[in-house]
Amino acid sequence: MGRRKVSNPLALAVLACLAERPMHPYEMATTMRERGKHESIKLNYGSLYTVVEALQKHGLVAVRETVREGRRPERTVYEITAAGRLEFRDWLSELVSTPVKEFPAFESGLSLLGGLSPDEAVRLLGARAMRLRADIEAGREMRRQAEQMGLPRLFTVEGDYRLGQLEAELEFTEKLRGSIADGSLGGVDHWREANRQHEAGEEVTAFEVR
Amino acid sequence: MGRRKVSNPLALAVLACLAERPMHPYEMATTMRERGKHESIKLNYGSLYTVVEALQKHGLVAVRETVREGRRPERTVYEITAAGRLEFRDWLSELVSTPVKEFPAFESGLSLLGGLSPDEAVRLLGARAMRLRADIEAGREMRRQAEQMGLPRLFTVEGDYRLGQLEAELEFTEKLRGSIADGSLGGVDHWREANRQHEAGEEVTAFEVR
DNA sequence: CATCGGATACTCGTGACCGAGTAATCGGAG
DNA sequence: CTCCGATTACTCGGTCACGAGTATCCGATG
Repeated sequence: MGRRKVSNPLALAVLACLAERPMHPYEMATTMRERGKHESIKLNYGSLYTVVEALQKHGLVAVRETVREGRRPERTVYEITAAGRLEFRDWLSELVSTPVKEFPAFESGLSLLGGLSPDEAVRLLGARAMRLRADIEAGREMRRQAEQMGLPRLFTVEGDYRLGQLEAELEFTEKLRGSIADGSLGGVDHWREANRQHEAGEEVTAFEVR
Repeated sequence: MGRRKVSNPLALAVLACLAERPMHPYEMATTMRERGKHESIKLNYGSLYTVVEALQKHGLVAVRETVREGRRPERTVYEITAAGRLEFRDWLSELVSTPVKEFPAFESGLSLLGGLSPDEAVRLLGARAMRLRADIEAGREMRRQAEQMGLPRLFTVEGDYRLGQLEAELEFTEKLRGSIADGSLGGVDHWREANRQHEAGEEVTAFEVR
């Protein structure tokens, strides 16, 4: 747990739902799905119920009522508390105002790129570029759809952000691929040589900083 | 666990270390730190030992020897297996070639931006922009240092990637901030009105798609 | 020569997260 | 009317990650 009593971003979405009106957890989930928020905030039932319980334990939400219809499972309806509203504002403000270090999978991959051969790397980066182009096209299509439906941009900013990141990633990927392919990236010569040795089963001489 | 027997990226770093030469876990950690890989792959001791054990259980690494010096804790030296080399190649290839959906904190924040007032949002986005500029400057400085030390670009590509992402994020943040401030973002008028109502404690009329 | 910080090397308990599983109801097709 | 698949609503057990804690040794400092 990092500073906050409940740290899962899903908890923030729960607070956002309840800030609007009281709901039961399952309804929060469908609401989030309807509005496409599950594209930006990971949602699954296990976490949802855990998180709601944790929020309750810390006094950020409270049970309003539990209703039973027929012999179906009970639905517990929650509402947000004053403390919950405060936490919501504060947390959201922090998310918006303060960049945090994250560990995207591609960055991990890049940091170990030397473990592949240069030719492999070129091939794989090419494949990534193709997939990125497809993802970007899909994102643009979604934006067109939203616009056509008259949905205000305010509700799709997260998609625009994502799109910008993807475009930057594509540019980077293509440039990197090119510079490995034509040997202009510093270190490829050593890299290719080390790899040739490795294929031949020899001991690899480590690169030394002079 | 997602497809792979061991899914923590730290396991990939472990395989990368052992692909070079046999090591004990603590040495992997120091090696990673020396090479700055902990900036791209989250490293902590708890996970490290868990992950090494898991790799062993699945036959991707094996114990080479356990040495004891004096009465200090035993060091267990591991080596990579043939299966481990295969897994390493395959996993790394996947990371490089295939984009995966991730959930950055800022995207979560953006998707709930409506929960703040427009003025708040403008202020907070401004703060973020400032911090991003500082982070970018720090990243550029690191790159300068690396270049000056004669470290080949191959070993700093992950930093270049990160930098590109940060630059795109800054551009987005400034544009968004501007378009909220001058009211050109679709939906701000509704947003400001809804917020005014909310401050006044009235019921908020939801936005409807026509 | 005592001691004190820092490095070495790992351990362990707590708690978060996941997603398959369950169980009931509803709506439509035959 | 009855069967089937979709929807509603939640539960549960296991895995995984985390980071503070432990214990030893080394070297410097007064």
